[in-house]
Amino acid sequence: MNRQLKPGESSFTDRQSQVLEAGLALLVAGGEKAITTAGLARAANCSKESLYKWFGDREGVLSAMIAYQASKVRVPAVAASANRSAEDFRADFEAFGNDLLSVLSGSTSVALNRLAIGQASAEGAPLGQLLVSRGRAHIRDRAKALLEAARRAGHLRFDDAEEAFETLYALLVRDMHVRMLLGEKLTDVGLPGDQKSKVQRALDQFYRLYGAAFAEL
Amino acid sequence: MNRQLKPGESSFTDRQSQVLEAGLALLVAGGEKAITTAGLARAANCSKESLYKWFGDREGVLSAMIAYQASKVRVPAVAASANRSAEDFRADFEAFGNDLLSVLSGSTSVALNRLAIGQASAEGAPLGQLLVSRGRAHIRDRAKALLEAARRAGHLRFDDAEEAFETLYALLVRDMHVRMLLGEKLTDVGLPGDQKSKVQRALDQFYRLYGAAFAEL
DNA sequence: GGCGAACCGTACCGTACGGTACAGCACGCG
DNA sequence: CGCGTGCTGTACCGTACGGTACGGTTCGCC
Repeated sequence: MNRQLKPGESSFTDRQSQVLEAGLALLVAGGEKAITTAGLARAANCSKESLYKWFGDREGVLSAMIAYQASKVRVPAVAASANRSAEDFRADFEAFGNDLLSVLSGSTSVALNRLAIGQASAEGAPLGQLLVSRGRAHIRDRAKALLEAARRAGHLRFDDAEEAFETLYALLVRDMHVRMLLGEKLTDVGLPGDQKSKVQRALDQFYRLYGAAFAEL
Repeated sequence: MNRQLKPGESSFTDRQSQVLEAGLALLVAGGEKAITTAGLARAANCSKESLYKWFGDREGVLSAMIAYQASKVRVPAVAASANRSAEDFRADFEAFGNDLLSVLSGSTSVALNRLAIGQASAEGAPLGQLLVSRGRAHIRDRAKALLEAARRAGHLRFDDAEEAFETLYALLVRDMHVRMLLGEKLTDVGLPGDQKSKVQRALDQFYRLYGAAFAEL
């Protein structure tokens, strides 16, 4: 049983973190099958024996990589000042959207999602699945806080925050995520407009669905 | 060079199709690593030698499985009768949405997407990727036709059909697809409402964004 | 200095799997 | 009947990889 970790604290030693970092690099470069115990040991300049001592087996290494990456993700706290203007909130949502798309399209995120999806099929594996969902939970919490704040300030209107979040997420991400996982290049996914314009379009649509101003027309 | 295939025609013999079918069953049951040449030969009551003769190597078997499955998908033609009512179109979109969600949540679709995603990471592999995208292209064509027809009939309003389709797809699928690929059970993904109600909600939102009636308010 | 813990590098083992070869069987055809 | 064709089943090979063992080195501590 691990004791509860304080935020920012990792359950891995420095050396272990280095090894996991090397593993992530291998994963990004070559996918799951690029992570062999011998290969990782060579890349990280450590011995296979240490690998097995620290992580149990290959499966444990993969799980540790996911846990390690999840532990790195920190949720930037939403600016909590009171009575903010509609423009402030819009800016917050823009920042959120840009962060979200940047994270999801990042090479390590893509590689880890592919890994988790690969694991999901074979075993009864909640191993990868649950850990990756933690990353998603972070995102959701941040967005929910933002949504609630905007509602309290009278700029948004909705009954179910979960539903509103789902819609926001859907409009921002669309099927970009799956397509990137399938191997489409960023240029293919995002040809007619860069990330910022996509966020703008998504937010325009989201405000038309949930904005207080529009709901009153 | 294969000659062009007529729709409904497969480029595989009956015996080969049987083998590929058995492969799909294995894939659904156990993921990619469940597809071993010996295991597939045993499951399909064929010899490994035939496998290699027909498909070249293991990679070829996987590609053939994807191609085979894609060849099975047929796009139900959209009812092409003229002057249809708004209710008719709404019903068409409901049928489309239900089909889409049913297909995406099907076990073979999930298994094949996982396979393609696994392949995508390792190699320069457009092998799986492009073939799966064909399935998506079918969906897109059907939806685009529907969208254009609804616009011509004056029930929808949009400039860019591609953008409208993206929005429709996003509102229908949301992040359900990725979550299923990650291994979440259908019950987890769809707890607060079954598929039909999700389609209704998505269409309500879509019509609020693109419906002609609302745009005129 | 002596000692033990941690760790590196490497050699080693067992096995699973991709790929090949071969023997035998069924069947259609001259 | 005889023969070729296409297939099955099995035996076999080489290798890559997961996992283990062990000797050698560094480093901190008494």
